[in-house]
Order: sequence, then C-alpha cells, then structure tokens
Amino acid sequence: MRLSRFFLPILRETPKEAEIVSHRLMLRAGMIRQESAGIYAWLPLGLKVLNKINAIIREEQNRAGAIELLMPVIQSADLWRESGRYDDYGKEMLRIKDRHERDMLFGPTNEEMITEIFRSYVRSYKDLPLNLYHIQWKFRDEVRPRFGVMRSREFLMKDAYSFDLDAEGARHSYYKMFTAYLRTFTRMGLKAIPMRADTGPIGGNLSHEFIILASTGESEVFCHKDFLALDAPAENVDFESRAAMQGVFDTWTSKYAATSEMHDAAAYEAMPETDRVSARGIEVGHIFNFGTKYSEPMKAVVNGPDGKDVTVQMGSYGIGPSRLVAALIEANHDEAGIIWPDAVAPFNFAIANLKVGDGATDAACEKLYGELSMAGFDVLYDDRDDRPGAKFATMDLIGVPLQIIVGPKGLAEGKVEVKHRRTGEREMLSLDEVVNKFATKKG
RNA sequence: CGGGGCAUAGCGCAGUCUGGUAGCGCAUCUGCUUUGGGAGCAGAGGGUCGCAAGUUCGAAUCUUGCUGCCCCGACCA
Repeated sequence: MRLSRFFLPILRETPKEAEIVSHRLMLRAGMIRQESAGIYAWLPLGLKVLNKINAIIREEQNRAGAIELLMPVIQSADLWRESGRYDDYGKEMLRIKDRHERDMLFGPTNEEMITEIFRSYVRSYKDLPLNLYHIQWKFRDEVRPRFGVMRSREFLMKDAYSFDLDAEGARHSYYKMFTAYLRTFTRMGLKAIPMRADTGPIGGNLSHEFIILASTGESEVFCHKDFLALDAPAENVDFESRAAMQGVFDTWTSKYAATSEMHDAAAYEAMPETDRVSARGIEVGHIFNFGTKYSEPMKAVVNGPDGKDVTVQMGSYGIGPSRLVAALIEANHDEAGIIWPDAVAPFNFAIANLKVGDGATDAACEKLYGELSMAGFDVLYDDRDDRPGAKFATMDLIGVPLQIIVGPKGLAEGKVEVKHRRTGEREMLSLDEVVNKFATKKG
C-alpha cells in the first residue's frame, strides 16, 4: 500500500475524551472513528488489524473442530420468549419494531438462535458432537460505554456453541475450546490466564474468563505467578483425545486463579506471598458450560442409541475481537505509539522514502516495495513528499514491526536501515540482504 | 440508573462572569526555501458559536426547554 493513496487520518493531538492509552492511540493512529456513544466506525488501519485477529481466531476454531456459519444481527423476540430471556435481559437489549409492529431485537448473543438452528436439523446422536461458531456484530446497550472499543455498545464477537449427547462429551467440548483459546491468545502475543468465573446471565455451572494482565484492566484478578510462565499447547495437540484435553485443562487450572467475583481470599492467602499475583485484567474471552439451560426450554433433542430422545448438553464460547484490538495495544505500546506483535500487525513492513523525487532513492524503495509485496507481505510504502521526521513519527505511531529507512546517505554506501519497532535495534543492510533476510520467511 | 461536567473551524482551546456582530495554536491550500526524528517565511480558505424558543435596539455571552457527548460510581464480551 502506498501511503499517498491510503486513507490514514492520523491525529497529532489527542482528542480529549480518550482516557486510556489504547483509546488514545487508536484515535491518533486513525484506526477508529466514534459515531455515537459506544459505537465506532472501523477505519482502514483498524480494520486490517481486526481482520488479522479474526483470521487467527478462525484458524484455531477450525483446528479445534468448530464450524463457521453466520447468523443475522437482527433477531425475532419470539425466539427469546421461548428461552425466557426476553423479559430477563433488561434494558441492555436493544429492542426494535419492524414496519409490521413485530418485536425484533439487535442480538446481544446467539444462544437462542443457534439452538433453533440446531433443533431444526439435528435429529440423531450420530451427528454429535457439533460446534458451530460465527463472528458477528453484537449490540448491548451498556449503561456506560467507555474506553473506546474496550467497552462499546456495538462490538464484534466470535461466539461458538457446542452440542453434546452427555455431560462428559460437553466437558470435552469445553476443554477443546479452552485449549483453542489458549492457543489463540498466545499466537497474538498475549499471555491470557483462564480464571474461574461467574456465569452471569448466560447461566450454567462451569465457566472461565480468559484474562490478560494490564494496569488499565476493568477487573481485579488474583492468580499464582506460575501461570505467567506457562506455555500454551502446541499446534499438534490432539483435540479429539479426551485425555490430552483433560491434561491441558488440569495444567491450566491446577493453581489458583480467579476474578474478584469468584475470589477466595483464604485460598489465595494460603499460597506463599512470593507466588501471589494481584493485578488488574482485561477479559478477552469467556467460556460457559450450561448443560440444558437452553436445550430444555427450546426442546433441542436428539434420538439416542436406544431410540429415546435426549436433551442435548450445550456450551458457549466467546471472544471479543474488537476488544482484543484495544487489549493488544494496552499490552504493546510505548511513548511513541503502538508496537504490534507480528501476528496481528496491519503491515509487516513500512518503507520510508526519505527523499521522494531523488531517482536512486525512489528506485530503491520501489524495488523493496515490489519484492516484499511479491513475497506475500503487507507493506506500507511512505511515498509522501514529507519530511523524514514526520515519516518516522507516523511509522512509530502506527506500530509497524519492521521499518525500512531509505535515504541518500545510506544508499551512498549501498545500504538501507532496518529498524525493529519493538527493540529499537537498527541494522544497515543492502537491498538484496533485506529481501533475502525477510522475503523468504513467508511462503 | 444516581452524581458531576462539557458543547465555539478537522483537532486542542480562549472569548461567556460584565451582551456590541468571533479569535489563537496545530492541521488544510498556494508559493519560495528546506529535507536522517513531527521545518521556516509569506499568503489564503474554513465557523448560521449543539438545537429551539424567549429577553433585548443588539445574544457565542442572559433565561427556559431539548439533544448530544464525557467523567465518577453500581452493572457487563
């Protein structure tokens, strides 16, 4: 992408409403635009990051055996009357009427709808287990939206729903998502800790929140320090093996970790003081096992091996990709701006042409831009006729991991400078060295 | 939902108390000079002062109503 042709509305000053660093940086970097309280437009740079996050989520959901579909944003109230939640949900649910005065609503979650879909088609235990997910916009009419996309009213959610014949199978499904979540967050460069959690209005008896530690987090959390050093399950972990899944779950729940609602001060204080971690956290995922809470009232049943109807066991599993964008920035930034982890960076490389119009400099930039793009990388080429300082500031602000600085000084020696955004490390390389060193990394 | 605050140019703000026809910095546009960490000079454009009523010869400024947004708390992916 040539920056001169891109849409990147960067702000030099911080809009006054932004309180936390991720919100400030997202506005300054031209990632989002507030359209209403808690409602944001995603500008091109923000959307690129959001899409990269979604891609990782999809890969890990698919790996764990979940199947993607897409349900609508607008739902019928009748569905929610069946589960009893139409009255329970309260003012957080945005209710609307269509032209025929039918009661509709803007979906805050999809348990009812997925249960309706399931019961319409699935008749046999042989079709279980089944896990269906989608990535769709949700609306929750929060009393007080704040912190930009961290707590917005309209937000993107990946929600998966599992269906099993019995409680044991449902546990396995739960563990599979548990494992997939650990892998998902790790791939994004985040350390997420699963914590026993309250089930809230979703219901059920088993629930974990995935929390990343950050000083600006909204919840207070407590855990054993060993979790910070634990590695996520490997790519080849066997999701179909109940023993393997149980093993992952046991490892990650062997020590104390809880949010403030579930906090057991006695158990926490029983740990040696040096093992205790008390911090603030951001909830980036939440999983639930709720048995027959929806399948029972909505009559989601299958025929069992003995020919008798069995009410299916369900669970639901949510990740907020839009919130993750903010959480990633909270965890990865400095005074100059964002520092994207490679896996979610909107661009892999930024090329700064320090002297637009200079034949040799232009040619070197074009060569790098062409070859890195051909190698499959997302490359941002700053070809604007602007001063070097402005270009450096822009690259740092939007946080591109690798910056290639091309100017007459370096080219006189046949070199360009490669700067690593995260470490600040710089190396002088020839054009060929840059291409050889990096362009082969990606298939 | 309780409490507090704000609304003037794209962004950040002054002007409001004490009514007299709107200003500063940044950004934008033009020209010249600059060019390895957000350049300098000269010039230009851009605002029915959130909306609606009212008071007044005259309202950004005073009054009333409305709307939007932000912050603190209780609730939440």
